[in-house]
Amino acid sequence: MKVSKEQNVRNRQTLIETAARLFRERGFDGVGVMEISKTAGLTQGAFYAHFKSKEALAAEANRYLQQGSQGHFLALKGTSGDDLKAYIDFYISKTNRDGATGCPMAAYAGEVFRQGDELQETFTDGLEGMISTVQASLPAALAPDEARRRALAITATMIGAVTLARASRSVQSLSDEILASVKQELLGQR
Amino acid sequence: MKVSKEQNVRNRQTLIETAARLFRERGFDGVGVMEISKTAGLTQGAFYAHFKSKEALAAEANRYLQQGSQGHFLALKGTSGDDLKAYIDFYISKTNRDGATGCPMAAYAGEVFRQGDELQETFTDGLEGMISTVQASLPAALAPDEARRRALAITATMIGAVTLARASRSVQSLSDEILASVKQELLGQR
DNA sequence: TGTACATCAGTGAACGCGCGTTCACTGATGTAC
DNA sequence: TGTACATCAGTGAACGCGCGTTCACTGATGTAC
Repeated sequence: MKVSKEQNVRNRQTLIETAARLFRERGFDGVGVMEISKTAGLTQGAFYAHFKSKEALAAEANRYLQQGSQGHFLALKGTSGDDLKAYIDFYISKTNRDGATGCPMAAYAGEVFRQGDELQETFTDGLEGMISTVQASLPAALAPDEARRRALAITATMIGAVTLARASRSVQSLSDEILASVKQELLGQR
Repeated sequence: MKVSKEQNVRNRQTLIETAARLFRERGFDGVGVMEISKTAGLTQGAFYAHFKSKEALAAEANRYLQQGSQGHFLALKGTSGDDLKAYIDFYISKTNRDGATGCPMAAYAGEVFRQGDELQETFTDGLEGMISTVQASLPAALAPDEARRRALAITATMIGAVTLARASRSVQSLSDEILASVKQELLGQR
């Protein structure tokens, strides 16, 4: 059943957005092609008319998330100074732990090492983007190499906190405590 | 082919140790029952005479790692003071990123949320153990709640660093930089 | 100590299942006349 | 503008594969006499 050119484009976009949402919710290995297609209102057959593989879609979805319209971890690109506080406050949160709108870095971090090259590449790109964002929001007075080092540490802490909060979701008190405490430490120390 | 009682006990132990090693290397979803059994010198059939499921073995393997003989993240239990530096130095390292001897917390963190209750429980136990270890090695002068908060933040940073280093292994320069920089920041700031 | 046999750890083929992927087919779209 | 038909987005059954798990069977172990 052919569909108009416009609908075709819309379908492709729906697949990308659906995948971005589901992958962030449940990880790459936690969602199948069939479920993505069905949720997007299509069949698996149509899926492969749009993307050559599941991994290709995931890479596409990552790129889409990085390209701004929804670019969570690039939200602060080009800003500086106190915005770091806002970023940390936004990042280490229940929303980012629970939601389908969470940061893909945190969602993929634990399983990307097992995936294919294309996915690893977009992950690394996204990670570099996140590090740059953090670095750009640090005081301009810092020496570049020290700023970079700090940015790496802050990024690792943020992703670590969200990853652990997700992993311990079954013990809600611990999970919530991780978010609250790490956030407080990170905001307090500077 | 029946086997002596002693051999039977040894086989069970070999299964646990093999699983502990392989899971830490490639994650829970990255290794199958068949491979674990074969590596331990047995068949899948024998596996199910020892454990009621793959998850049960994984939980057992976690408990084994936590009970000291190999207890990486409990290595410092009961010590205090400057030993934190040694722990961080040991933890944020290529050995812990690459090896089969790595910390199970870092290995599981990213995928445990998708697993069953038993595995989630042993993970949470191990995480609490790691947090306690870190807290115990902080200056005794700190107020308990502040020490706890700091311990959570340090733990999140350590696990985050190793997780990101594993995830970006395909870009070795970045992966190495993450380890070196986060370690330096964490050691330097106190 | 030697023999007969019950026990049970381990074997390996088979099961059901869900996965990613393929492909012959369908029928609405949109172009050519 | 109306009709004929080539195009091609989407359908859905089927494929091969590897997974976790089961089970009828084997044969060495170790106990009873």
